[in-house]
Amino acid sequence: MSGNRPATSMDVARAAGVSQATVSYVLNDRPGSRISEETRSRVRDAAERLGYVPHAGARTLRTGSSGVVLVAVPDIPQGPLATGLLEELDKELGGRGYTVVQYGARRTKGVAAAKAWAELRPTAVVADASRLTRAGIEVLRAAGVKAIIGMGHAPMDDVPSLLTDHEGVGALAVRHLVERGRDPVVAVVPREEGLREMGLARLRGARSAGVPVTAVDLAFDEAEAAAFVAGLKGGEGVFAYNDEYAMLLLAALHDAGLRVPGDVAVIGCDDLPLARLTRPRLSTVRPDLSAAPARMATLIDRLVRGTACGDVDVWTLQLIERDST
Amino acid sequence: MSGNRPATSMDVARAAGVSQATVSYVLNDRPGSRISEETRSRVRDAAERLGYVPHAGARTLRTGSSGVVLVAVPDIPQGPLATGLLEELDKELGGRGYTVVQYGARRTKGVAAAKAWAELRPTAVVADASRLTRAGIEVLRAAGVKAIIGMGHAPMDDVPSLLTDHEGVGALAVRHLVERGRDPVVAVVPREEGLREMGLARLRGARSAGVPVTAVDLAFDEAEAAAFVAGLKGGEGVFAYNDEYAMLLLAALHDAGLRVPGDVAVIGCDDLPLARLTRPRLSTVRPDLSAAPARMATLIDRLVRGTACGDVDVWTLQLIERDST
DNA sequence: TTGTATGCGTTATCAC
DNA sequence: GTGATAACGCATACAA
Repeated sequence: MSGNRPATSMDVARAAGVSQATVSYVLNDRPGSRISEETRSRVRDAAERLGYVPHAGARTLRTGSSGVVLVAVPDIPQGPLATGLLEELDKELGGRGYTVVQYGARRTKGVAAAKAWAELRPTAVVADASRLTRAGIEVLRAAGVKAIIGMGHAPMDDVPSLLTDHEGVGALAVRHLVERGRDPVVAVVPREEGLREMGLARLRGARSAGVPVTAVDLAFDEAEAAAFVAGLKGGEGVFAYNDEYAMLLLAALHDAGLRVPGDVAVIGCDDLPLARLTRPRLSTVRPDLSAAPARMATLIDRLVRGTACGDVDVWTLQLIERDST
Repeated sequence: MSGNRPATSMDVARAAGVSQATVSYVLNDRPGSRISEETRSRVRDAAERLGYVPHAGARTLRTGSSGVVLVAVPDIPQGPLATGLLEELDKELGGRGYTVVQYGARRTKGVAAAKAWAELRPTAVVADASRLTRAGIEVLRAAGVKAIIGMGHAPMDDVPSLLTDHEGVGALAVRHLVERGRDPVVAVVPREEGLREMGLARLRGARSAGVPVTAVDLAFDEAEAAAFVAGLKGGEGVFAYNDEYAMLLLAALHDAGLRVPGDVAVIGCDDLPLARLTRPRLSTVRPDLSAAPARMATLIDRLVRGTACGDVDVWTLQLIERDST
């Protein structure tokens, strides 16, 4: 049973006593062609009996389009936010006949990455902007990719993008702290590769709020956090980059015997489910992803069908502030 | 530039002034065929200049093998554990020439899922055991999938599997609590679909440890956790199913004014990075995934090349206990 | 209403 | 050493 080669539409045709073309007509429900109901069921029965599954590669070759939406997963660890976005996007696109595929935990970018993706001849590519370069985009375009969507920080010419306003995150967080009377404001910039860039953008935003902001380089490490906390004098407001760093700082503050928010206030970003469990509760800023999957799916569909409006779609996520109370 | 159709090996051949077969030989470094170094570089130059990228579908069609390892991502939210496993697996398999692709946040299983996967004619499939059924496996085998690996709880006949010993987790956790003199032992069983089954397995293991264990159904919800905690009398040891539930309970215990570990002891599972930040620190049980990626990659490679040893490989992850101290 | 024939891009066999 | 040529599985224009 398992030594046999996979059944082809030709096998189905033979089993049903029809031509291979008829099989294709029936299985694809080709509109316009009238095939007797009796033939149809004979074909369907045969296909079912033989366990026939169409060969995506062959279909792609013939039709010139794979229907694959390749999502290049970002290097940075996937939180529940990204996971949820992907799940919704998958649902939306699946409903429209696309096949969503996640590609590559491997850390490649630019042309090398684009070539690897292009081999699959995806119809669309959704990629973290950090993995896209101009040359890479050319490779994708040349390979027939109809829609390229960037996700991340900076917009790229010609590439519709879903952006997180990291400056806005920083600004909003600092405003939150200032409004509550915190005076020396400190912003954490993570030292990890991949996070650092976003940390600097958030820092820029933090500094745009009109109060002096001290930057602090920090690795995700308890010892480093302890050292940082030891230098605090009390009264500070700390923007911790995100909820994970905020939790790291809360632990260090606890160990140092500092009260939160009495001695030090902390605000994070992302509104992680686990971060809601800290005591005291954490304030946080969250990019609102609720409308993103539907919008992305619609955009992709439009670009693929060539019905997109002329200008490049750049969409910045709304930011939502969540107070600890 | 972008209106053109993707370059084919034929285009490269014309540009280089050679036959199309020569292009294939050069680009695939076919051993045995001697082609002049000058021709080779002419071909490579032309390919580079045209931005030629081979068409995976066409190659699959011709060679009968895609080299794709399809990983069907599980429904349950991906933690850092699973993410890390995947990243390593990707590295291992990428080095051996495979293309790792994650498929489907969509919640399908059994034959429906298998048919969707089979369309891509993957060379191997790695899937959460909960999404595999006997019939689904037949579909995959019939589609020419050479290696099928299950991940999860129960082993399946004929399917090599990477198993987590959930009974073992429960037993180890309860032993930890008992050794520290906790008398009434309580085990949390999560109410969420997809987690519940594993929770029950861990409960079985907890009960095998020789002491009475009370089961508690719990949704991941602060109000429910508060209600549960309100019923505790003090002295209990709680196995919280995993670190996330453990953190939920720690928050509820804090709110109720109960001391940990003074009044109640809590142990989780997974050794999440964020769970290391709780105060007091959490004890936890962690399945050791360090050797899993390399082993899985080797197994897949063997199965694909037909050099696997006769019997089905079932591998249960080691469990590691981490004390709060 | 159904069957025949063609080509999509590759690899691989065989003459040259 | 290199170049025609066939075949992989499918969709579709066209003939019957």
